[in-house]
Amino acid sequence: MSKARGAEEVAAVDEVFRALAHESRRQILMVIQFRGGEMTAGQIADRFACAWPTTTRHLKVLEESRLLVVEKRGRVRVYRLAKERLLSVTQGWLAWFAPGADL
Amino acid sequence: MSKARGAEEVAAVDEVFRALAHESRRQILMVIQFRGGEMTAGQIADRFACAWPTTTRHLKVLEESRLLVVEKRGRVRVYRLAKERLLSVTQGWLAWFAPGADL
DNA sequence: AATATATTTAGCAGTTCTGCTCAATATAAA
DNA sequence: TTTATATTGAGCAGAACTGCTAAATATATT
Repeated sequence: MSKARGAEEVAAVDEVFRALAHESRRQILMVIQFRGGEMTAGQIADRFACAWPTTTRHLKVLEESRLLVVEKRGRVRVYRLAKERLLSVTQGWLAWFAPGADL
Repeated sequence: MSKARGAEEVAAVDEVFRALAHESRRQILMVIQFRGGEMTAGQIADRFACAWPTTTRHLKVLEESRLLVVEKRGRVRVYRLAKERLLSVTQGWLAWFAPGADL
């Protein structure tokens, strides 16, 4: 049986793959992963050569694609990696190509 | 032990994720997959609403990222899906986030 | 309240991407 | 060799993306 793929899921795949298209955004996800799954905007921005507002915008793209979830804590913003979404959306799409693909 | 990640692999990841960023290109890969792994440029272009040269360019992006391999046969060009590269490059990157990630 | 800290928003310039139309090329068939 | 078929290339316009600087906002500290 093939899994139903509604417009919502198609949109999710699009948002996620679009977000993953930029090297800096992929690096942001990795940095957060290596640092235990969450980091503040400042900790993230400090690790990149580009200007802080540039990182802010990458963070926004990641947040809009729901690969990151943000939480305000006092004056910092903590970004948490939505690892489950990252894996389920990408692997979900890639499954169409997997050896035992569900055709 | 973490896998060594040379500039080449980083470039491969970038090319592949960039190629996967566009919905039409993802659809092209799926269409070829469902049709058994290879199709001519014309068969592919016929399945899309956009103008043929537009599809041609998407095919070029996919070929440059080596997700498709092209072969000239008489006056047609057969595009073959490089499923192994698709899976190895994407899963290779995603593995950093997998449950038992090799940190 | 004044100041410092953390982060985002606004807005601009340059680049890249997408899709189109109108050729151009290459091979096959008549 | 003329004509039809299959496909790509050139070049343009508009949209989207990226990165920057300067300014705004929001919270904490003094």
